[in-house]
Amino acid sequence: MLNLKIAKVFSQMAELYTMKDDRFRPRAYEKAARLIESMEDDLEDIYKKSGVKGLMEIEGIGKGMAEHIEEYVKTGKIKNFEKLKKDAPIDLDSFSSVGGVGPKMLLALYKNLGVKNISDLEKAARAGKVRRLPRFGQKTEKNILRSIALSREHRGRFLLGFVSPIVSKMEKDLASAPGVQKILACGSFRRRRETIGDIDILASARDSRAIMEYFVSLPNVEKIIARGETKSMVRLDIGIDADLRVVPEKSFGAALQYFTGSKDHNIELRKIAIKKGWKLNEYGLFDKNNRQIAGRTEEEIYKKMGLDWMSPEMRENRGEIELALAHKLPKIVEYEDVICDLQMHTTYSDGAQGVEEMAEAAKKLGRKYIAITDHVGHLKIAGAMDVKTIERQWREIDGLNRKIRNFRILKGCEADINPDGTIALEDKYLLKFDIVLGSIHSNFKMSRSEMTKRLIRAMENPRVDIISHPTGRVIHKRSGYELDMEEIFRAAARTKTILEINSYPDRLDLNDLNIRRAIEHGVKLSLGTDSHSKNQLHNLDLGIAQARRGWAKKGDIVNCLTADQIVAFLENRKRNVK
DNA sequence: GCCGTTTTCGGCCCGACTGTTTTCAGTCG
Repeated sequence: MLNLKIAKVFSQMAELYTMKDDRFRPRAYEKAARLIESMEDDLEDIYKKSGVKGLMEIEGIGKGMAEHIEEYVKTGKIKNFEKLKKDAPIDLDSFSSVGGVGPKMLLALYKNLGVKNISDLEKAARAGKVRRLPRFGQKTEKNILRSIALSREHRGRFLLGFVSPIVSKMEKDLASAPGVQKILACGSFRRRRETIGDIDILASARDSRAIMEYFVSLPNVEKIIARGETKSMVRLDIGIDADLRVVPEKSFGAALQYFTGSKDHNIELRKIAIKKGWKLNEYGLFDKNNRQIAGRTEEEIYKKMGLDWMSPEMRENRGEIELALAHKLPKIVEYEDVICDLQMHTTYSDGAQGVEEMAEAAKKLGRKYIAITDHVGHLKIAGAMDVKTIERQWREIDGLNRKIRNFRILKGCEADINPDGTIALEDKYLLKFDIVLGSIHSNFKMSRSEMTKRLIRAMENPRVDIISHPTGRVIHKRSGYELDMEEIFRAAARTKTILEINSYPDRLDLNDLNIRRAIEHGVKLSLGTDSHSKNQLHNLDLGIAQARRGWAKKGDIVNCLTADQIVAFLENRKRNVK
C-alpha cells in the first residue's frame, strides 16, 4: 500500500513549498496528504485500474498530483520532490514529531546553522546558538529543547491507529501462508496500547520454515534483521520492526499469553506458578515433574492457575490479577455494546463530507445513530458555523432523519470554551442542540489553577453536555494543558458532565488511566471519533479499546444507550444541574 | 496545485498566541 508513503511525500512537499514562500501549494499538498492518509482504497490499485484519470476523480487530486502519483508508482520517486529537497536537505521526517518547529524555522536553522536533523538542532540549541539568530530568542531556544525532549520520549513508538491496519493485513497475509494453523498479533498491539513499539506476531504451523520464508518476503519488508527456524525479525518499510515466532500448536496458548504481556503482568503470573511449585513459560504451564499441564489455549493457563481469563487490554498489572484470583473481574464494555459515534464534522465546518454522506457511512459501519458536531464559536479556520448556517444544518438533519431508515442523526455542536470558561455561543442557541460538546482550542498555556477553573466553569454550564478531548494532549506532539485532573473529575461528577474519550488516533483523550480514575469518581464517558472524513469513522474502535484498558463497563459509556435513551438522559441531566 | 450553480482565471475560510520585536513572522487549529 503506497498511500502512506505518498501522503508523507506530499506532506513534506507542502513544507518545502512553505519554505519557498509559496502561498497556495502548501495548502493543496497538505490537503491531499491528509486525504490520502485516511483513504481506504489503494492509490496504486486505482492507478492500475483507471490510470491518471481515475486518480483525478479523487477529491483534492488534480492533474499535477495524479501525475506525481503515477511517477511514484512507476519509479518510486517524484522528481519535483527530489528537486525541492536539494534546496533544503533537511530530515523533515525526524522533525515531524517536534511541535512548535515549523518549516520556516527549519529553513532559517538550516541556512544559518546547518541544522539538518534533530541532533543538529539539539546541539545548536544547547550551545546557545539558536537564540542568536534573528527572530529567535531565549524562550524559543528553550521551547525547542523541550519539544525535542518530548519527541524523544516517544521515539520509536508508533500510533496504534497507524499500525493497526498494517498489522491486520499482515495477519491476513500470513494466515494464507502454507501450513499455518493459527496466527495472531500479540504484544502491546493485542493489549491495544495507544502506541506500539514493535509488532509481535505469533504462529503455529506444521512447517515453520515455510511460514518464515513467507514472512521475510512480504512486500512491506525492507530489511531482514534476523532469520531463524522459530523466530525472525524484520524492519518494515514504515520503520517499525516486526517479529514472527512459530510455536507448536500445543504451546500456542502459552505463547500467546507470554507474548501478549505485559511484562509486569507476566511476572506476577509466574510468581503464582512458582508458589504452586509449577513453572510458566512460553511453552506452557509445567508441574514439578516438568509435565505440561496447560498450554494449548490461554484460557486453560489462567484457569489452571485459579484465575479467570481476562481481556488483553486489562493485562497491565494494575490490580487485574488479584481480581481474577477472587473471580471479581469487572465485565468491561464490548466493542458491539457501543452503538453510536458522538463527535464528527461535516462540510458545514471543517469536515470533508456532507451530513448525509457521513450518516450513510456511519450506518454502514453498524452505528445506530450519530451526533453531527460541527464547530461553533471562534475557530474560523475550522469553519465555525454562524447562527444561520446552524439553522440550515438543522433543517437538513430533520430531512435526513425522515429519509434514512433505522438510523438517527442528533443535532450537536463542538463549541469553543473561552479563556474565562464561558462558551462561545449564546445559551439560547446551545439549548436547541440535542447534544453540546465543549472544547478548548485556544490559550493552551494558562496556569494549572486557571485552566482547571476554566474547564470547571464550562462544566457548570448545564448546556454543556460533554467536555471533548479533556486534556488536550496530542500523542508525540504536545502534552495536555496543565490541569488538576482530580478536581476535574470531581467537578464532572458533581455537574454530571460527560467526559469524552476522543478516539482520534493521536488524541485518545482521555487516556486509559484517566478513564479509570474518571469511572472511580462516577463520571460518565462518551466516545467520539472526531472524524473529519468518513474514512475516519472506523477509529471508534481505538476509543473503545482505551475504554476497555480503563476498565469501563457498558454502564459507564453513554454510547451504549439507544438514541431515545441518550436524549432523555441529556434532558434529565440538564434539569438536575443547577 | 486544486477547483468551478461567480467555471479555464482567479480565488483559495483566518484569528489568536507567542516571542520576537517596536510592527510582525511563525505556528497552530
